[in-house]
Amino acid sequence: MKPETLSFFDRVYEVAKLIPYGRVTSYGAIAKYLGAARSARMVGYAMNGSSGKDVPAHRVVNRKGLLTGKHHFDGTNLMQQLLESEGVEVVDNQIKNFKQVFWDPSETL
DNA sequence: CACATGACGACCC
DNA sequence: AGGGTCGCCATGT
Repeated sequence: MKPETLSFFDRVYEVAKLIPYGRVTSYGAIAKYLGAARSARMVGYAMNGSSGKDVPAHRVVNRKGLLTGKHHFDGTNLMQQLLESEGVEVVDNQIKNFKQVFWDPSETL
């Protein structure tokens, strides 16, 4: 493991950590915030390495508010459990009122 | 060392 | 308006 691996990857972690409680954001939003709107894929991939970090990956969903990454968690509906635990309504792996709970990093500016 | 895959999103036809 | 393809960068095989 080379900590020298400075890149979007690490940036994603920092942004993800900034996600407030009871809120969610999308991979593309983070990528765009970093200046790489087309690197949404990297954001999701970065979450893969989020294990062991303080990155609340469960608060990061795709543009549709769909829990696409739930498959990567330990349990099948662990991700949904965490979100609901924070007050986020999730139906059929999709966040309800996504627009309301959606948090944009640009908003923090 | 080179090729294939991956938690998405935008652009092109 | 709908469907298909490319991009992005790092990791794994």
